[in-house]
Amino acid sequence: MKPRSRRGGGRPTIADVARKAGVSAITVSRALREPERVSKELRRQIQHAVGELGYMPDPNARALASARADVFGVLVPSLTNNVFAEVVRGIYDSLSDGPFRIQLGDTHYSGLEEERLLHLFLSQRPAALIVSGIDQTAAARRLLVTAGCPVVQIMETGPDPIDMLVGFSHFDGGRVATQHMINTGYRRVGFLGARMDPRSQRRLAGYRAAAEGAGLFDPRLVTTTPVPSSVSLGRELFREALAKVPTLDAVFCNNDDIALGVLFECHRASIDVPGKIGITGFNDLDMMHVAYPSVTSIRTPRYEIGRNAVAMALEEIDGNRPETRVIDLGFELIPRESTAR
Amino acid sequence: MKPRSRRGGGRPTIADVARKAGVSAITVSRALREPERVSKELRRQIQHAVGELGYMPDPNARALASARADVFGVLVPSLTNNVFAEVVRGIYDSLSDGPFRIQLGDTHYSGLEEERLLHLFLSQRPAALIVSGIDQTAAARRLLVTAGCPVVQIMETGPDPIDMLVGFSHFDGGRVATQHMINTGYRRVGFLGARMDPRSQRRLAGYRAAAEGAGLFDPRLVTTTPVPSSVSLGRELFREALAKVPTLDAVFCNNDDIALGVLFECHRASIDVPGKIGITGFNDLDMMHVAYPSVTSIRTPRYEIGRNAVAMALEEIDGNRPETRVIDLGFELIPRESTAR
DNA sequence: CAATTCAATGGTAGCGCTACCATAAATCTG
DNA sequence: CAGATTTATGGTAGCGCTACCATTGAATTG
Repeated sequence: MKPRSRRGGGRPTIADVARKAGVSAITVSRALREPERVSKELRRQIQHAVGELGYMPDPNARALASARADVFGVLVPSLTNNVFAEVVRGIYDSLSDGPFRIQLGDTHYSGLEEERLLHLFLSQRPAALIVSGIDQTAAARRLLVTAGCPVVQIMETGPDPIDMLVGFSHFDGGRVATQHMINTGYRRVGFLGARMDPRSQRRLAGYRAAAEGAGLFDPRLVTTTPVPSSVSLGRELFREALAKVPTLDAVFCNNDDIALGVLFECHRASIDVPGKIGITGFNDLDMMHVAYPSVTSIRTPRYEIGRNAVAMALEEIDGNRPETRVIDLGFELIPRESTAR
Repeated sequence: MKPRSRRGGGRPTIADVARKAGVSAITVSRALREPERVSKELRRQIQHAVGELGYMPDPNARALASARADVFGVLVPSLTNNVFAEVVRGIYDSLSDGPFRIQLGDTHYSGLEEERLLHLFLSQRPAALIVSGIDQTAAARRLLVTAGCPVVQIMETGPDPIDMLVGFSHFDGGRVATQHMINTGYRRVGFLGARMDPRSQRRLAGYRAAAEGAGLFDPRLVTTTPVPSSVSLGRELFREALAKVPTLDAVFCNNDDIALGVLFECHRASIDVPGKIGITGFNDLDMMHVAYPSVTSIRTPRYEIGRNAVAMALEEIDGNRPETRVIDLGFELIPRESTAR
């Protein structure tokens, strides 16, 4: 009985390919990983044997032998959030033709869960790690510093990256959105925020800076909740805000879902948008330009963040340490009907 | 020089734990995987040594030695589609406290890409495979039949599962949605469809069955496109449909994004909903009940599909082959203002 | 043309873990 | 209480691959 049949299950191994091609196993290994280091002739024979046998390298054996798995670990706070879905799509698109697999983890906005997943991912010795935000716990930060692989933090900019950083300024986004409404003539501009994760906090800070700069800040204008964001929550928050401050004449929303909830509530209550209430969202999902009235929003480079993060990590893996460690992809205010009065 | 320092990097191995606990490596291995097979005393010592050293098992070595990786392979046609995001969330939630990792693949609605990813996943010897839909290519089906692990197809029901199947009937969903509008009195009920993947095709077939049953079918009422779905596309399709059939008095939309686009376009063009046009969506996203007017939709058990798929696979992994191989989770028509005339 | 470098290939020894089998001690059986 | 069975542990031999070093012959050099 062949020893190989004992376990696993008789799949062709590198030794089978080597035998068939009349070379040694290590040459097959090289032909697969660094083709240019093997003569043309052998390369051809080996390719042929691979095709004939339907050989596929075992990633587990490879990872064990080389102490390095061809895996990108990706940690996002939410899988269902549209924003991260776009980022993840950017990552997948950038990695789909290379040798890398993706290990995706959902931290549920929890620092502890992030640490747990980091431990899990690190035990695989990933090729690179992409993590969301810059507010890792001290323990998580320590893990990342000693990860032994490129680490890219995404979604934000900031002064002190663990390794590399791609994103934009949420503070500035909040500030610009708010300033836009102030410039348009709104005077009682509220802030509506769900979840209130660190990035939402910074948007709120930007809102506050703009409001204070215009002498228009009033804490009662701020309505937030730790509850996860949704369109229906947008409606609730707006009702609450209006009950608190009946003179409210505009809202900067945490994100587009909230903004949409506000828009629907205005329809339902026959509140004129933008006449009576101005609305600005955040992220500029496709639906914002279709909505009636169309909704002003901050367009954020989500897909591009994913692509840039991968590109930077790949550069570093290839040995070309990227010069710039922090990339600010910026954002864009898209004024629309909901603030056009 | 310690041989271990040659590669990898001096992380504690099972041998280190064994030495520290004064037992053999195999006993540590057992204590970790099947604690009840090791005496209480040794278990305690080993746990202590593990904690002390911060030992984490190497999943690659484990997978190589046991010819089985603790990985669930999950194949979905789109990462950004809200529907699949919910399914994936169900899968993650069900798996987050166990030993299993998740390998997520995006087929982009392509059978060829599905085959490629299947090869990739299979080379890891996953513990289970979850794939979307029942329209695999012949080659993909062959791969799945011989996968050597539980396979769960999700999203649909059907007569001939590869192994196990969890979902609901898209045909019936389309039929019920259409019948509802016919019952409500709409006579020129159109179908608006984006992407037109196999599930959309079956919803269309259900629509057609209901329309023909009432003697109301007219091919000109059907407007579809292979373009991916979006809210803005909903607007385009609706305009197109209306131009084709000015007497159109209702639309069954492929999904809620399309329905939302229709709703906005009706607002913009001052078309009364539900008076002039009735709208029914599909999936019942949160926003549908918040919209004004609120939108009738078919509520689909997306999250539950994910959870059930994992539960079935885990049962089979544990050696309890599930009796029922096909689970129909059904759906629910949620009538709302958009069809209430 | 001997000495040196280089390019192409091979041999060996693990990577960290678990399947399989062996062993020893404890428990059960009639 | 001898023999059979069970329970708890250990030893050995890989899993399939690659890092490291060795070898060979050809190309290059002064």
